[in-house]
Amino acid sequence: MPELPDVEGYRRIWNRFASGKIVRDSHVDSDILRNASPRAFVTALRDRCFEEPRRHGKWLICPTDGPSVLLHFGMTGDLSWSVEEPERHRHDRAWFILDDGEIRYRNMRKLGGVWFAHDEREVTAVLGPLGPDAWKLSRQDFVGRLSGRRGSIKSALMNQKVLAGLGNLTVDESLWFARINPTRAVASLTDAEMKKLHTQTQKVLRDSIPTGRVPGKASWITGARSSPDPICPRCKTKLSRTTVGGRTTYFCSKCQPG
DNA sequence: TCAGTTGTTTATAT
DNA sequence: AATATAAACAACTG
Repeated sequence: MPELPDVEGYRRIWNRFASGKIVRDSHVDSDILRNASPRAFVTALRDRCFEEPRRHGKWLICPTDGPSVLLHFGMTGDLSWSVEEPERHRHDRAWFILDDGEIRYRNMRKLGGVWFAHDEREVTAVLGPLGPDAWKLSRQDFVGRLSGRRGSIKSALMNQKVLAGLGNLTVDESLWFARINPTRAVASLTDAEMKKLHTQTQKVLRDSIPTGRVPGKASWITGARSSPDPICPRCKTKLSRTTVGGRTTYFCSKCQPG
C-alpha cells in the first residue's frame, strides 16, 4: 500500500513502539538488506537506542544513538508490533527485539528493502536525489518544482526526484479532485489549474494521513478502482482506464477532459 | 493459465 | 538533457 500516507502511518507506529527503546537483538533476511551483511547489521544495532523516526517521501528513516536503519516498503511493505500481532508472518523479512516487544518489517514482494547507514552522510547517499516532501509543500515550491517539465502531469507528480511521496493512487485522486486529465502536459496547465492541483493534492494527503492509507471511500476514485465496472463518484460516468507513466490510471473523461 | 498489483531501477529509444 | 517505454524485480490473488 505504501505511498506517503501509509509511510506516515508507519512513522507513527515506529515512534510509538520503538522510539527510546534499546535493540536487544535483530534479524534481517540477507536478500532484503540491500547494502550490508546481516551480521554486520545486527552487530552494529545491538544495544543501540532508537530515536525519533522521520519520513521523507516514501522512505522511513529510523536513527539510533549510532547508525540508522532506512526502510522502503515497495508495493507490499508493512510494519507490525508483536503485542498487537503475536505470531511472526511468513513475509516478515526483518525484526527488532526490544524490551517490551518486537517491531517487524513485512514485505511480500520484496520490492523496496532495508538499508543501513553509519551516519547522516550515508543516509543522504541511500535516499538519492529526492525532491522535497509533498506533504505541506507550499504552492510556490509545488509550482516551482513542476514548471519547465515537458512530460505529462501524472508522470511529473509521480517522479520522486520532482516531489517525494506521491504514488499512483494519490496522484489519480488529486488529479480527479482537481478535474485535470492525467495525460495533460505540465506546460499546458494554467495558473488556476496549478493552484487547484496543489490545493487538492494537499487535501488528498490531509484526508489520507490520519488513517495511514488512501481511503477507499465511495466518494473517492480509489474506492471505485477495484470494482469491475468503476464509475465516477461525482458524475456517474463510466471511468476510463489507461496507462500513464507506466501505471494503471483511472480518470473521468467527463470531469477530466483531455 | 493469465492478467494484474499502491514502487523503483535499468536499459533502450526518442 | 529530458522523457518515454518496457522489462525486471518477486509473490502472490482472482
